[in-house]
Amino acid sequence: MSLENQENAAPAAPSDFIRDIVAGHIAAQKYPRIHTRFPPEPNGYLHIGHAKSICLNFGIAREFGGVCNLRMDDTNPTKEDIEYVESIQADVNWLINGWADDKLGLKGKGQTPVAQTIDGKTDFFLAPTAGQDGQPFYASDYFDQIYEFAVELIKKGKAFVCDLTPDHTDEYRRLGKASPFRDRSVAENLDLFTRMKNGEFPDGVRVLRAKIIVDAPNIWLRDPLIYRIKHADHHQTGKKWCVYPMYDFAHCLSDYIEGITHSICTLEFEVHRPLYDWILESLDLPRPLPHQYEFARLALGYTVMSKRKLMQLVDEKLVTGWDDPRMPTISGIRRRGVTPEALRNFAYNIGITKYNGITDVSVLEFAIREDLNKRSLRRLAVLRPIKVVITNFPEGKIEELDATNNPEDENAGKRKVPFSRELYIERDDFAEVPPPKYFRLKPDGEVRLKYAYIIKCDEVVKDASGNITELRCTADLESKTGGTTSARKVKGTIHWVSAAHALDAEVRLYDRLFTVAEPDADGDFKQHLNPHSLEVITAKVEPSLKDATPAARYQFERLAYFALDYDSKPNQLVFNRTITLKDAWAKEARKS
RNA sequence: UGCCCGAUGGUGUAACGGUAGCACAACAGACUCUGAAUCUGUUUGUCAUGGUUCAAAUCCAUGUCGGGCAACCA
Repeated sequence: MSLENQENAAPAAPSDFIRDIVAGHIAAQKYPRIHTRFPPEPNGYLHIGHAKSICLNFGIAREFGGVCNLRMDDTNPTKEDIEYVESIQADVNWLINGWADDKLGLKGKGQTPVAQTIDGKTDFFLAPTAGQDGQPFYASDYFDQIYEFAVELIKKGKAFVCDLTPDHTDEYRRLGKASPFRDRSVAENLDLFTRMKNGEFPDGVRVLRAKIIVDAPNIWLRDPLIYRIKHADHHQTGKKWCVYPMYDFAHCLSDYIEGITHSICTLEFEVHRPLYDWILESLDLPRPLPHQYEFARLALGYTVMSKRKLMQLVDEKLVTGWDDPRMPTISGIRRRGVTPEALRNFAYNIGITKYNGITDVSVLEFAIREDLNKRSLRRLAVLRPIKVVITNFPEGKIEELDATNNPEDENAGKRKVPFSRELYIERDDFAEVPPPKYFRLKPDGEVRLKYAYIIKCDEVVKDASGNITELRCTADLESKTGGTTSARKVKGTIHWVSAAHALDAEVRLYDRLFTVAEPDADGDFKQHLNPHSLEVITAKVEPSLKDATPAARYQFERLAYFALDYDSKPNQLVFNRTITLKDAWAKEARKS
């Protein structure tokens, strides 16, 4: 490959408004190191929208010589679970492996923030360590420090314990009225907050609130809640706490503790940014403060993205689980057979903006096909078989024909495919009454059997009810690759398998989960579920597929891309259809 | 309703006061032992109205439309 070609082949470095900001900070040497983070709440499985965020945060770390921490944002024990923690780790690792895994910031086993004094101020810091036993960061690792920061805020007269009921709190905030408890003394606040921590009060009777501006135009500045009482076991900290910090309080401080420079989140947090800044600024912290930047979350056509809705699909058994190949979850997409490279290319292609649009699924599908076309091993498989007998081919004779594994990759080599007198071809590849421009097999018509002979259909055999049971054909025995008539032009080439040699395989044909582009546009997304989103069939596949591996990707020629499912067993193959090949004929056929 | 944010072909994005470009999709054709891939070509766009300027997608004003927030969720 020439140098010029290499340059052309190298994908342009992504550019967007956030990377522009980071690049500006690099140029100005604002930070010694760029540090981002990916902070999911472990209350569900990661989906393709998270993939966009992962690619952004790790991509920035990658492009600017930084680090990206994986952090569980686990401040609400009643909604979170260890199952989600584990799936999140697996999904992130899968997506960044070989690409940005060396940028993944983890913490050493059992590590907690280090208390230090800088300029006479107490400070907490936890640096990432790239170690073998590295594990994710957890906001819950900082509960002690976050509690200390809350006490500090009280001492500064910037937070107070409020006894208003939830309803009254809402009402006062809506009206911009000060809580009657707003002017409690520091001593009383300290005492009450300590007793909250000690579990002296039941859930909901008191909260800690930041004292900011009771009638600020931005609701999030109207003395927002920063701590609530929850007598709940936490998946990481167990029974240690009965007060938990709210997102706004925990998040900015977690960012600070980890030395995050760029805290990137989605648009709905834009109005929280003044609070993010207020908390950090109010604490008089000695190190540089992180800053929050927001971008538009991903919306994709023909699917739903909210964790609530995805959980509904799982809970109501509308899909088989979080990793059902029809789900837009990372685990579902992975199980379907999509590679991390394809997902990353997709994320790159859609860009980063503040505009809330709906990305067409065709953009995802293109990324998947582009990737699979380059890497997949070609195989012959017949999904809906119809028997073909080559009447001039000797009974019992078996020929081993050469077949190309991947025309896009010479190194993939060749394999042998057995050919014999009785074959299966695709039912769709024969038409007794062919539509216009049909150039597959038809009565008295010729077609090329891929890698084998040109055959002609002489006779259509039917059963009593008129169903076609068999096609009797003759082959041009000189037309095989290398043969004297091999160069003969026949318009159609079709795939086939030898009946005696073919293996049965379960094939799961997946289609989009919803029938409309915007399933949740009218409120009831479930009424738009696609009843044909999964069809399970038994296909006839070429014998070499008995050695199929989960890591490989296959293209069943002229049909679609497939990947081995984890339900597959040595003598019981199960393939998932990742995505069909583009089908220009389907379009043509629709016209007439 | 209040506050915040946004608006460029069908869709997603670029252009950072100076030729509106890219990708997907669509359409037409070439090639083809995959109706795939590849290649060639085509169609379609700056929300509106004013203003600033030699020059506006870009700056300003107003309006319109869309999204978000107003949880003891994140």
